Amino acid sequence: MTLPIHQARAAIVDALAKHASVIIEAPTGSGKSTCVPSFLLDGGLAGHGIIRILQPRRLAARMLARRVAALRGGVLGDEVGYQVRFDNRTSARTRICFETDGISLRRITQSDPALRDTAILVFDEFHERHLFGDLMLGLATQLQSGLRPDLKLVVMSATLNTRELEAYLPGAKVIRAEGRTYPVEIQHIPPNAAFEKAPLWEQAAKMLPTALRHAPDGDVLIFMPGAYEINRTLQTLAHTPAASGRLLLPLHGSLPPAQQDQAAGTGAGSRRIIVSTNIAETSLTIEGVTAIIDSGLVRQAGYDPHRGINTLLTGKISQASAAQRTGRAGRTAPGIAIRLWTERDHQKRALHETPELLRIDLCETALQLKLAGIDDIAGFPWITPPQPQHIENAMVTLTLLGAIDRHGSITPQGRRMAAFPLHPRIARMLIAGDGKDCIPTLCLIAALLQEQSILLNSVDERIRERRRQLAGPEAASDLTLLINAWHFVRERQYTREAGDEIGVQLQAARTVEALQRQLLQIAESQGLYGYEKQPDMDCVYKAVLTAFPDRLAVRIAGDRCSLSGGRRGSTHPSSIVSRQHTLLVAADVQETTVGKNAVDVILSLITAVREEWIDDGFGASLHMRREVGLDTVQAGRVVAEEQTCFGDLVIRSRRRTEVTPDEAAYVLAREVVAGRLSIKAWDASVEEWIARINLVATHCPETGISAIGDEERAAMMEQMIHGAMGSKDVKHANVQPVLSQWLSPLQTATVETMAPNRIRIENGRTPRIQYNDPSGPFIAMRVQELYDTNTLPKLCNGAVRLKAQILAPNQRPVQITDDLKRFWSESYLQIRKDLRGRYPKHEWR
DNA sequence: CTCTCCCT
Repeated sequence: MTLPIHQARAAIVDALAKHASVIIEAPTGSGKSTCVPSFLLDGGLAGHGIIRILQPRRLAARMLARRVAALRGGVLGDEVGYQVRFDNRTSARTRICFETDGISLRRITQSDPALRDTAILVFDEFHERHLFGDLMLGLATQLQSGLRPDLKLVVMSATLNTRELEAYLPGAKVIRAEGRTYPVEIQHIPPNAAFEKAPLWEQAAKMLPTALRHAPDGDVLIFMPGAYEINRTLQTLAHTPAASGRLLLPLHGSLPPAQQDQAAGTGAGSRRIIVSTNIAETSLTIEGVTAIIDSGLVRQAGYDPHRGINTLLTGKISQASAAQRTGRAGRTAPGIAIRLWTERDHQKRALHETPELLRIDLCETALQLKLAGIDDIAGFPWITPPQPQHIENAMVTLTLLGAIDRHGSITPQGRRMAAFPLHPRIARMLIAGDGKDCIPTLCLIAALLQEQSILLNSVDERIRERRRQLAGPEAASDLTLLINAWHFVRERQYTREAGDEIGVQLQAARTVEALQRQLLQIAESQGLYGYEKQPDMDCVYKAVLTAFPDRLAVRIAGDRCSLSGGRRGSTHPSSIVSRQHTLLVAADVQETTVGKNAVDVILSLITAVREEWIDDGFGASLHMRREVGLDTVQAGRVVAEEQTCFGDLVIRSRRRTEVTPDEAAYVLAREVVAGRLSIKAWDASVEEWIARINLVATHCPETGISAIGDEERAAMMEQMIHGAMGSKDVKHANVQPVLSQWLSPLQTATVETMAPNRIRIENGRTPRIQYNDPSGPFIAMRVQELYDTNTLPKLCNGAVRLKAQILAPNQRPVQITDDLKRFWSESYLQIRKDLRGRYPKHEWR
């Protein structure tokens, strides 16, 4: 059979012979992943070197290698091989190697920085923009312009952001090829407020009959953002007539493999409705789907570089992602895709998904680049550069972990950490266990933290009870449950019964064993020692704290905790750590959507911490603080606390009752300024006097009088209330003595002159001046009282114009002006006309 | 309303 890509064969070989890089844009089904490597090898482009095809997924690397080996009539591992984690099927004869991008990245940073044995790097599925692929492409372009001008690059993609990539690879030849799929009709919902307000699962159920009318003979695939929405959809469909007679199946990552296979395989006769997360968008292909109902939403892990916090939020998918989901309905026959968002919404959506490197914590990336000799992280040839703040956060964390020094260079400890295929925090934890007789347990914890959770999350009460028994009473760490659960199933040879008894995902538990073994080997090669029979769990937990010192938390009440940075959060409901522990460290802190529009910070994988551990490891970061404030319980008394702080987080406070009169005055005065307490004698006339002082201070700086703000008010009040020890002593404080002595006699006289209480105007009257108005000082007078006055005096040695608020006979203001002459000649005429009729007995000139 | 998905 000939695939569409064959028509491009000559063009591809020719292009790569002449250019250092080639971009191949071809949709799914074009056969590019299986064919292009052979074109290149048979075209003689690889010389004696290896063609490495980078894949984002292990499964794809294995399957493609099998298929290509078979197509070329060879044995897997001979000419054609693959390498993924824990599984290497290559030999000295291998010329075409399918490998995961993580394997390639480790090779280039750890063992072979010049990729000496490699002739061509082929990046498959590049449009998915995974972190490792992006990094590899950057490093490969650096090699091309340095050690390896002969290295050739092929970047393949279904829907490419081609312009961005062409700009990134100047001189690259672009080749486009056709795909081969069946047409899929796309229907957006029309704008309809009532429909859009209904829950997602009801929307999906309502559109089911339309989907089935267009594609009655295939399976239906419904995309939902997460497990919760999937379960609600299944419940709704169970009562939907159109769905009757069809098999209803959930599909998401935390289902046991057997259930995933049931959804991913062919239906074997009965027609199905599969409700899935994003797992069905690229990772799993479901045969026989002809109708898609797409919620258009995705739950996505992220990282907020400004707050430095991990997130897991529900968001809208991009146009490219929607197209990919749509394509899932056209693999075997023409199909239909119903999108639960409007055409207008669609046009406003992002063209592509955000590249992973902009969405995740960059600690591990930065450390790997430092190891590769790239000290200036911002200067790396990023395809899409991360924000400076984002890089800065990684530097702060790496410094905290001792992986880089204050010049930003990698330390010997940093090199040791980078040898582990782990987040630098977790690598730091292993190193903290050096010589402490707990390395195997720490390697196990590292594997458990790094991989998907081995514990199933929706389990019944019986299993929860078994888990509580397994963790023991008054558990001090959620990690203990993970460790014990893992040992439980491993000692029983990962039998189904053992897994069911405590709700463990056996596949994940097996992966943990393989990873632990790999980590132990690396630990040995890095010279870590300490191989226990019975681990000292205190040492283990201290090592955990070393990895996450900035994720220390203090329980306030129940599930609520305070974290550093003034944040609040809740412990995860699955936590088994006893409530009596108040000082905690969380290995995972994530901001998560809760409810329709709210978010909360969730702390999981919690370990109770003893204060002396902080002293041991981070004594330098601890400091004492004396905090004085109003007692919340015994209301009104000023009390003091002695606080032990770690950064800005108060980890312990001791109540102290002795408060000095100075401290009490300080606290109470600020309560008054904030408006929560009042001094009876501090009335409007006091504020008026302050306004006069401030006017002079602003406009006559030569007098040396300074303005009175909140701090100065508080300072005055401290003197007035000195000796008061509680809020009830404040009210009758004596104001005048302090107020009158605030300024020297000369300054007081200056204020009286520059900003007098009363002032004589042209017609001989002496009105009072009102100072306490944001627009400036003014006199308020009835029209008649202003007759024979054309100019107003000035204040502050002529620097401030006095205003007149002109009142009607009933004292209502009609105008405010600082130009009386103009008033008489202009607006007065109209005002007189209006008022004369109403007040005929008054004098009107 | 307990947890999207990959990878060294």
